This record gives sequence, C-alpha cells and structure tokens, in this order.
Amino acid sequence: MGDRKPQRDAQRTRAAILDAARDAFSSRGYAAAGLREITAAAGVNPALVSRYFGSKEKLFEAALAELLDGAVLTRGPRETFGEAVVALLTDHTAARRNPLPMMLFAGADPGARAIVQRLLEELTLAPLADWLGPVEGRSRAARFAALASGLTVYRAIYPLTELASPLDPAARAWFAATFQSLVD
Amino acid sequence: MGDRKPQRDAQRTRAAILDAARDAFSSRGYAAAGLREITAAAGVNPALVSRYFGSKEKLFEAALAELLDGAVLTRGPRETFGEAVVALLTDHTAARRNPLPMMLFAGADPGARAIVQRLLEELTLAPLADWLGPVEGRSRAARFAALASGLTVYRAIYPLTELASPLDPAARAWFAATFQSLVD
DNA sequence: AGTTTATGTAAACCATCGTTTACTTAATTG
DNA sequence: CAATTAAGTAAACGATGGTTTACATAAACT
Repeated sequence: MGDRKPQRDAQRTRAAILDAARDAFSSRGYAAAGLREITAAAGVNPALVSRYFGSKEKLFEAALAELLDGAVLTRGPRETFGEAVVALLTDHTAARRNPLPMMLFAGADPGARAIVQRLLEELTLAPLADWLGPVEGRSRAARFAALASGLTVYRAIYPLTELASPLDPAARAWFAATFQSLVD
Repeated sequence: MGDRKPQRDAQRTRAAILDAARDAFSSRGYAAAGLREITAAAGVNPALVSRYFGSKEKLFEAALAELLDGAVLTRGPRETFGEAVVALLTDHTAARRNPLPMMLFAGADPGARAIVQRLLEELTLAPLADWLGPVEGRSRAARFAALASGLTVYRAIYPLTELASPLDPAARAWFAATFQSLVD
C-alpha cells in the first residue's frame, strides 16, 4: 500500500499552525486570537509556536506574507480591472485568501501594525504602483488600498447587509466603476 | 475674586476620563488602551471608571456616542457634499472629532464591535440614508461608510504619505468626486 | 540494537488587565 | 461645629496570555 505518513512531521505541523493562525487572525484579530486557541485548532501544543516561529509576531508575519504573496492584482487586462477586483474581494470561495481582514484587524497592536505596513508596501503597493504607471501610480495605488479596505471593513468586520454576499447589484456596479476609475 | 473651583468635582472628573478615553481609544484601540493608562492621563484613579461608567465597555460606548453625535454630515448643500466630507475627514484641526479611528480600531473586540454597530446604525447610517433619499439610500449610505473608512484607515492607522496631511491634490479631487457620486 | 536527534507535551512563570473591596478625605448638611 | 454624604485612593483578586523550562517519545542514524 501507500507509504504510511509518520506521526510526527515538522513541515505538516508548521503548516497546520500557519493555517489556524490565518483563520484566527482574520476572524478575531491579532490581539484577540490567543496562541492557545490557535494551537488547539491545529491540534498541537502552544510551545511549538516558539520553536517554529519564535514569537506570536513572527507567526503573524509568516501568515500574512503567505496571503499577500498569493494575491496578485496585476495579472488581468486593464479594461476589466474594476470588475476583477470586486470579484476577488467579494467571491466567497476566495474569502480565506483575502488578506485584508487580517490586516485591518491588526491595526491596534503596534508590533503587528509595523509588520503590516512593511509587507503591504513591499508585496502589494510597490508592484501595484509600478503596474499603474508613472503618472500618479503611487497615489492611485493608495486610493486602491483605501477603497478595497473600506469595502472589506463593512463586509468582514462590521457587516452591512447591502455590502454582504451577494453584494447589492447597485453597490457592486458602483465599486467596479470606482475601482476602474483608478486605471483609466 | 472669582469663585475658587473645588478640588473635587464629579462632572469635571467624568469629562476628563471621557476625553482621555477618546484619545486613547482613537490612537491605540479599544483592547490596547488600558484603564490604568486612560485614568493616569486624566489624573485620577482607575477605580473611578467603575463608579462613573460601570465598565470599560460602557466607557467606550459613552465616548463613541459623544463623537458620533457631533459629526453631522447632512447639514450642507448637496452640490458640495463630496468636498465637504473630504474636508471633514482630512482637516487636521477636526482630527480629534473624527470617530472613525476609534470605530476601526475597535473591530477586534466582540463587545466593542457590537456597540459600534449599534451606534453607527442609529446615529449615522439611518440619518444619512434618509437624507440620501428613498432610491438606494441605504446602499449609498453603506458605500459612503466604506469609502470614508478606507480613507481613514490609510491616514490614521497605516499612514500612507499620499493620503496623509496635506492630502495629495489628485487624491483629494478623486475622493471628493467619488463621494459626490453618491448623491448625484 | 542502541544511541542520538528531532518532535511534541505538560506545567509553571511572569506580566498585564478589568474589577472589587476597604479605606481616606473633602464637601455638604442639620 | 458635628455628622453625614460624596469623591477619590490604594491595594489586592481572579483571570488571561505569551513564553520558558523540564521532561517524554517518535524517528533517524551508526
């Protein structure tokens, strides 16, 4: 038969902690998500966070970097940028891959905030500004971040029925057009 | 001479705690702002929070209600709504009167979040939806909240130079036009 | 097989925080 | 002025959380 998987596997354990951390940080926030809760969800001992990541902050950084790396905004055609972004932010099958709840929830903690600022700049704003072009690229990337964050706030943190799933059609069209206005 | 102010004054003490709480909640967030820190800034003993407000949550509610009550959006003419909102959100002299940092920072705590949702609905969204009119009034009020929150996030929590004070002129024009698109 | 290393656990440590209790002191009242 | 009430303080309580330490056991190596 197939090879029996060993009872102990550092890589698998590390990934399980990372997954549980992403879920907890996204739904309860950095400060409110306890390491005992995260490691219980992963089925391991809290002490392993120190071994594999060094600290709660480092765990947060690893989980966020993984999410931000996968969220590529600059792949599609420019003509449908607005609609593509709205789909990315409101498609419920991609909800676990949306890094914004985790980022917005972490703002209250100084250490986590510094990590978010650095990773956001390196992994999202800088590439996006490049893609948007030399004319106001930075400024338009900043507006993009603001609009995307605002939409996420009232979907994931303070849910408003008009912005929940499925997104109100008028609101959806408005957001798509407004995102699109950043590239035209 | 004028009457000597007494050394003990319940009203003054209560107001001092409320002011310190608003500042701390707005700059450090609900969970991170400790009662010892708040009462120290007000020059009083932590036990007075229990006496005057009952609990940390009630203190938060009182401080937020005071801020939301003062932020009236529906006073000016409709033609200049967009520019007026941008001025309200970016004028640094009104920074202490902007309730959004306090609200956005509180999202991680379940108790504080429930308070924000209720007060936001009663004191801001419902009146604004009325003012925006029966056609998509609720939906447009929700979009307003999203856009205003997004702008505040990258001014007060994750400051981006393009959205800091003074607001980049192109960004300012874009935000004003986008806010205005919610009333036209 | 026996030894060593890697992986995981249990329990305690130490700090912080919201809250309560017991006590002090200023202001008010009769 | 004496007595009562209002206002404020100091210190401890109970709970929680991140981290560390000491120990157990599975896997890998010679």
